Order: sequence, then C-alpha cells, then structure tokens
Amino acid sequence: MSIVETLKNGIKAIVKNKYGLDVETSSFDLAAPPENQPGHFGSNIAMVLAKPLKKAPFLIGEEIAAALKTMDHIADVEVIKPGYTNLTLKHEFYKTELDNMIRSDSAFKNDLGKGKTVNIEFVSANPVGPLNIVSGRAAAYGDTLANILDYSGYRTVRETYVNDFGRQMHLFALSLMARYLQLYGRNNQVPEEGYQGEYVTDIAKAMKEEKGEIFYKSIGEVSDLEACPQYAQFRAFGLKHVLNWQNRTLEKFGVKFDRWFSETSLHESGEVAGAFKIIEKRGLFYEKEDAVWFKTTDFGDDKDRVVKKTDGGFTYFASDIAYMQNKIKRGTDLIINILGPDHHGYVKRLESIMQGLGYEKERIRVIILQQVNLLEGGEKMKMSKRAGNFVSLDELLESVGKDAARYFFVMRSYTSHLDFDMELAKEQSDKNPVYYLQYAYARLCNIFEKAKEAVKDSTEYNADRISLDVLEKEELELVRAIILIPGYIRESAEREAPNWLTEKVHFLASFFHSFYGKLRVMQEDRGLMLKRLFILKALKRTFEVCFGIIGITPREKM
RNA sequence: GCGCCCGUAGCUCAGUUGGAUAGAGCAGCAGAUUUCUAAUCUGUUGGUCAGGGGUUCGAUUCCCUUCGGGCGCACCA
Repeated sequence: MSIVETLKNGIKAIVKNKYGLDVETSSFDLAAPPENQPGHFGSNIAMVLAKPLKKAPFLIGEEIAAALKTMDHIADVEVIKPGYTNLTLKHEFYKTELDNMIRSDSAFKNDLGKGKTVNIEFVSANPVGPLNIVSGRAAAYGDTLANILDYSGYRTVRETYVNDFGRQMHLFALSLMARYLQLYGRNNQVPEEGYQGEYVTDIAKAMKEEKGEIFYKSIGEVSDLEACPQYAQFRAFGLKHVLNWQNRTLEKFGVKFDRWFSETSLHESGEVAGAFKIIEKRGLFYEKEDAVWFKTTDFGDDKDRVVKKTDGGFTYFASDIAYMQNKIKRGTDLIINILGPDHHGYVKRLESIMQGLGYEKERIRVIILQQVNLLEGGEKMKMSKRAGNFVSLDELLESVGKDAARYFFVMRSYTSHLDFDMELAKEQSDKNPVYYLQYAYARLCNIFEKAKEAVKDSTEYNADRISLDVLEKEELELVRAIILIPGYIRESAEREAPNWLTEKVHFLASFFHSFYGKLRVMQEDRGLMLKRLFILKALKRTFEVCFGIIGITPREKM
C-alpha cells in the first residue's frame, strides 16, 4: 500500500470514529502542499466534510488534527486558512517506505483491480501492410496502460485482433496474386481498390522464392483470380508474411501480445453462429430488406446495424459479437478496447454488443485515441498512402528510436491530438524530455559506480545502518517524490492515463537533478554519504520500475 | 444536420473527479562549471483558462449557449 493510501485510510478511520461518517478515500485529497505552506502532505478533508457536517471547515480540521497527532508516523499537524489539514511525517516513516521500495517490487503495486482479469485489445490493424503511426500510438498507449494495470492488481491479457476475414484481406490477396504473376511477365493488374504499395511486390518475390517454379506452373492461365484454386495459398502466404512483419515491428517497439486473435477462427469454430443465437433469443435481431439487423438503437446507438448482408455474408460487426462473447467466456472481467480516432462511432456499437449478450455495459471500456500529427521542424506532414509520403512505424523507429517514440506517444493525454515532431524526437538535447529522464538515471548509475571504490560493502547503506533524522530540503523533497510514485501508478490506472505517470516521473527526475546540483554524495562525511546512497538506491529502483512501465531503456551511460 | 474529441502562457501540453497564489517543457531574458557526466542547475518575463450566462461558500473543472478547430456519420474493415 502506498504512503498516500496509508494516510488516507488513517484519516478515513478518524472520520468514521469521530463523526460516524463513511468517506471514500477517493473523495478527498492528500497531496504535497504548495510551496511556502507547512507540512509534507496536505488534505482538504475538512472542506469535504463541511457540507455534510454543517460545520466550519477550520473547526473540523482542528478536530481531525488532534486525532492525527496521536498516530504513529505523524510528527506534526497544522490547520491552515479555510481548513487545509497539513501533516508533517516522521523521517523514520520515510526510511521504512524507501526500504520497502528497495527490497521488493510489491511496494510499487496496489490492489485497485482486486485480481480482476482485464483483456486489453489494441493495434488490431488489418493484416495487409505495415503498421502506421496511429498503430504506433495505440501500441505505446496500450502496452503502457497494460503495464500500469499489471502493477495495479489486474491480471492483464494483451491482445490484438487480426481482421483476416473480410474484404480488405481479399483485396490484399488479389493484389499479391497480380504482383506475383507480373513477376513471371503476365499482365494481371492489381485491383482498383487493391494495395498498390511496393511491399506487395516484395512479398510476391518472397513467395516466388519459397514456392518455386512448380507452383507457378500449377496455376496455368486464369482470367478470374478469385476462382483460381491457388487463391487460398496466396491469401495464407500474404497473411503470414504481414503478421510476421507487424510482429517484428512491435517487438522492436517493446510490445508483445499474449494473443493474436484471428477473426476467421470465429467463423470456422461456429462461434459467430453461437453468439447470434444469444442475441436472437433476446429478440434483438430483425430482418429488413433481406438483411439481418441488430437493434443497437435499444442501447443508444444512432441507427441499427447490419450483421448479415443481403448477399448472405457476415459483416465485421457480426464477428465482433462472437469475439466479445469469446473474451467473456475466457473469464474476462473487464474488456478494454483501444481504438483509433476514426472509430468513435463504434463505442455505442460495442456497448450494444455487451448489453445484447446480457452483460452490464460497464464490462467494456472503449478508449478512443485522438489523431497523431506528424511534424517535421514544426511543419505538419500530410500523410497519404496514395501520395507515397506515408510514414510507417518501422520508419519512425528507424529515425527516432524506440525510447523517444514510446515516450512521445504516451506523454500526452489520449484525448488530445498528438503533435509528434520528428526533428525534436531525434534531437539529443535538452529539448527532448526522454533524455532528461535517461540522463538522470545515467548520473545515478555513475554515482554508484564511484561508490564501489569508497564503500566496498554495499550493506553499509542498508536501512538499519543509516539515519534519516536530519534531512536537507533537497533530500526531503527527493524522498517525498520517490515515495509518492506508487500512489501515482495507481492514479494512472484509475485515470487510464499513462501521461499522468510520465509527468510524475519527469518531476522525480527534476527533483534529482536539483539535488545533484546542490548536494554531493561522494564525500568525506561518511554518514552523510551512506544516507544519500540509501536514498538514491530507492530512487534507482523507482526509475527502473517506471522506465519499465513506460517502455524506455534505463541507460547506465550517456 | 447529428454525434465524439478539443479550445489553458509566443509554441506543445498538464491540471488529481468542485478547493490553497492556474502549473510544466520549449522559446525569451539574467546567472552558475577548481566538486559524483552542463544532455544539468538557479532566477526571471509571459494568463480575461475561447466568449456569454447559470448552479454555490468556492468553477479551468458541472449545466446551458455562442464561436472556432479536428474527426466520424456504410449491407467497408
């Protein structure tokens, strides 16, 4: 449990005890007070209670303060102006906290998820080409959020959906066939709406290589590519090739899915038909104009949606019903769906499915990421596949590297449009916030490198052998920043906001850089040195945990 | 037309579910290097929180409205 939770629970107990009121720990604040204000932590609890108790907040604050003063780890309590209740903690308490963080990863964890299983689906790109920038944002955001949830008491499943069933896949297969036949001098053309990209020819070449002359000869003369018996092989080869490609890209990006879920498999296993029966039984299907419709308007959608087309084929939406049922059946308590900016019309549809299957709407959470604008030196780059200036995730990684890419993608709230400046991300300077963090870590590592000579036995700065009784301003601020991190991990989870964490880690680095500029670690006064090494050991662990969550590399040297 | 997101410092953005003097980074200005890495630090300039109305002890935050920007409104995926 984080220090903030511990203190909040203490306050909660006091309120219950004194006023017989149950307050949620999330209903009041406990945070660092503004500068010039006393105390290490301040709470607005008295103001929150003013209304229900019909009492002046200042008086409530004083009553709570009196009770707080009897608590173990509290040195002093002051009540300020309208009723802010500010606590000063005993340094001994900080020592215990830091020690916990050094000793075990569990000090960074919280129980927000209460062991619930959450399936978090992201990227889910069509398997017909390279991943783009929007997928990059989704990958970074989804993976980081999953990491945060891992620390917050959830059992996470990272999943991506492979749209290998529909029209896009079909067009891709036809495009590949045409390119393949062209390699043998035939004049087959890529369909009008097909995939014109050069990579299709590359895949065709790979296929030529692998399948050999015999395969080509078996095809013979065909006018209708789709009717050709070899069509399925092109489709399968293209799919496999692209998925491998996407997987390699994601690996470079530090993202690994637990499962790549095939849309086709839902049809083959009969799950689409099975899920249909459930919706049908609940009377949510009807026929109109020879098509089958789902009454999504019952659940707040603008219009009903087709699941089975006039030609008898299923829509993408139909697979989604089976897919959601599949996830639930696997024991998923909560489904998180991370979608691109052009999908906000899909939120109601997915919620409709959840409710149509007979579950509460709250079991699905759809997160819509806003668009990414790629800038180069402040100029907006217009991207279009047709114009050929389309930037793939591979190219982005090539040009700015994994660390900068991941950091830039999660440093802003998902509700905002993201300006991704390629120049800035490439730049190795103080303009680039990624280096600010990595530099802090490198400086830290350097201190420990130096410390090896002065302190042969690192247990000399274990918690039981140092004292935090006296702390200078910079030390105290750094210590406080460190011990607040586990609480921020929890808050990031609650808000589904990785950017909340990146901001706090940036502050943490800032406190350290300040500390570094002002105070020396390696020095004559051995007690002082050991104390600082102890604090920095906890800081190092904290950086490692946070970097791991964000997905950036802790570099020991820069 | 309807729906979703957004409008906060010159630029890019935070803003802890309605609370302390609205915060960072960059850019600008003035400083710091015989000391563990200056990719750093210290100080400083810059705000009618798009406009208007409402709710209340208190609004950047909630409600209504106007204006401005982005995206979406398929028997495509």
